[in-house]
Amino acid sequence: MQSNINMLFKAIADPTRREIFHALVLTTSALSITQISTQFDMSRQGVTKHIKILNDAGLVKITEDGRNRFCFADPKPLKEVNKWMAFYSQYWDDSLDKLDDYLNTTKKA
Amino acid sequence: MQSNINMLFKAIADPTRREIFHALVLTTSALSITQISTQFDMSRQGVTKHIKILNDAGLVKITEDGRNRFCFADPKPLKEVNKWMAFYSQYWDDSLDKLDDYLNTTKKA
DNA sequence: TAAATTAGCAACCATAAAGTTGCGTATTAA
DNA sequence: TTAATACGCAACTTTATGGTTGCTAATTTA
Repeated sequence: MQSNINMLFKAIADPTRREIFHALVLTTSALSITQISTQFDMSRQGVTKHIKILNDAGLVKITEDGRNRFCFADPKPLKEVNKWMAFYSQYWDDSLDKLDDYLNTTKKA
Repeated sequence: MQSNINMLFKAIADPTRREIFHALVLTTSALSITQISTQFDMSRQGVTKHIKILNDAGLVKITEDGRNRFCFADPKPLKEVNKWMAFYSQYWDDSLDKLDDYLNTTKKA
C-alpha cells in the first residue's frame, strides 16, 4: 500500500473519480454501487474499482447493509491536500517575479 | 491534450513530480534539466519527461538560454486546485455526520 | 577546430491503471 | 423454493505512465 498522501493525490487525479466523489458529496442519501453505476454509464465493476481507490484514500466510507454496500463521501482527507498547498500559496502572488528577475538580470548582464 | 484542470491534477499526482516542483520552488536560482537530474538520482530523460508534464500543467516555466533550458516553478495554477477544494471545505467539519445520521436512523428503524 | 556539454527525439521495457466480461455467492422478493 | 438482485473475485484487454538507453544536434570551451 502506498502512503496516505500519495493515495489521496492519486484518488483525485482521475476525473471520473472526482465526478463520483462529487456525486456522493451532493447526494443526501447514501448510494449503493449499483446506483452509482447506473448514474455513470459505466459497468458496476468499473465503479467498484474507483470506489475502492476512493475508499483507500479515505474519501469514501462504506457501510454494508444486507446485500447492499452504501457509499458516503468523506471530504476530511482533503484537508491534507490543502495543507500541502498552503505552503505554495505564499508564492502565488509573486511567483513569476522569479522569472522576471532572472530575465531582467540576464538582460542587464 | 487534456483539459487544464485534469493535467494539473495529473501533474501533482506523482510524488517525484511534487518533489521536483518543490525543489524548484525553494531554489533561488533557476535550474537546468541536468542540474535537476543530478539532484534527483534519475536519468536526464526521466527528468525531462516530468518537466514536460509540469510545464503542460503550467506549474513550471522554461527559458532557453543557449544550450541550457532553465526551469522555474510557477505555483499559480495551484489556485485552481484550491478552488476545486473550496467547495468541499464546507463539508469538512460535518462530513461524517452524514454517516452517523444514516446509522442512527437505521438503528432506530 | 576539436572536445565537451546540454539537451531533444525515438525506441524500448515494465508496470500500473481504467475498463470490460464472466462467474459464483449471498441476500431479498415472489 | 425459485427467481431476481447486489455484489466480489478473477481474468483479460488496452492504453498510460515512469523510467531507461542510444543516437543526433546545437552550443560552449579548450
